[in-house]
Amino acid sequence: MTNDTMNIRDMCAAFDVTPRTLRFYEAKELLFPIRDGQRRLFTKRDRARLKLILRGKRFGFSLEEIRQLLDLYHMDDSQATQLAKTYELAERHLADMEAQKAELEEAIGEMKTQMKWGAEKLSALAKSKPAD
Amino acid sequence: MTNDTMNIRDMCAAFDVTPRTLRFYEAKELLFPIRDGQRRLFTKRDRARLKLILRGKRFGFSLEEIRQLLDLYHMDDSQATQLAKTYELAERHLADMEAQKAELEEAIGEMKTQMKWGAEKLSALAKSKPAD
DNA sequence: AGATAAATTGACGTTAACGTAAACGAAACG
DNA sequence: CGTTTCGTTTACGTTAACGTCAATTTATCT
Repeated sequence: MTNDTMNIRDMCAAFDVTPRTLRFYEAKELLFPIRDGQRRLFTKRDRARLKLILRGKRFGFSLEEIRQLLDLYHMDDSQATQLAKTYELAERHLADMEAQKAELEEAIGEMKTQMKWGAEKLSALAKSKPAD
Repeated sequence: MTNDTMNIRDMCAAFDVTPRTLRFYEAKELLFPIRDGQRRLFTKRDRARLKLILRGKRFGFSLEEIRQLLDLYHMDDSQATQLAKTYELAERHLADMEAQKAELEEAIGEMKTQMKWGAEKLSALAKSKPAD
């Protein structure tokens, strides 16, 4: 149980990414797999981080933004000043996400309106032209 | 009133984009400004489309995806088959956006939890180390 | 008319986030 | 022991979405 690490292939399968992606994230200091000789071993921590990375990407954050945000989820006993900076960053991202949510709700509403209109148009066409 | 078009500079100011961006969108067939000689004149339709383009971008859709979606907002009396295809596309995007919203809500929740934890950590540090 | 400003058309440059291919080492397999 | 099979490193290629710059054309001002 103290040894639950995964090799690169299992990681790829578990998260549906390529080896290249994992190595790239390591190079960018988003992941920190340990080494067995030359091979990478991904820890539980890496898996938690990768999950957050992929989520961040879906929300349109850049890897660099994500890298900084990850600190919030892995804050240890670092300096208070560093902690405070990370906290501020998180506040901005939270505001960002809530704004995104509001706009998303508006867009969903508009999309539904349009689709309703489209559906009516379709049924009208179906009546006037029963056979294509 | 029948002549409410904007030149490129006013468009840029109104939507906070560069001229290059507008020309690029025209090249990609996302916008269709009319011409006064060689100059572009953006119509009300272009403005409506640009608004949707920029919104789509904020949600992480590619320009190509957006181009197809724009048809939904400008459906005229095209063929039923084309209309139906566009409608299906819209359905997928709507599902996409609603999934995005759900995940966003989850992320916001987690972020808030983390920030609460961070805030406590910060106040603890403030007490134990009043002066830096 | 000459100068200045604004817009246009190429054409090449740039950044992020990987993809892809070559060359090599180690490990497992028959 | 030879050979597939993974994994690694190094390095160049790629795509989207523009940025930037040069050369021109067109419009405006004096």
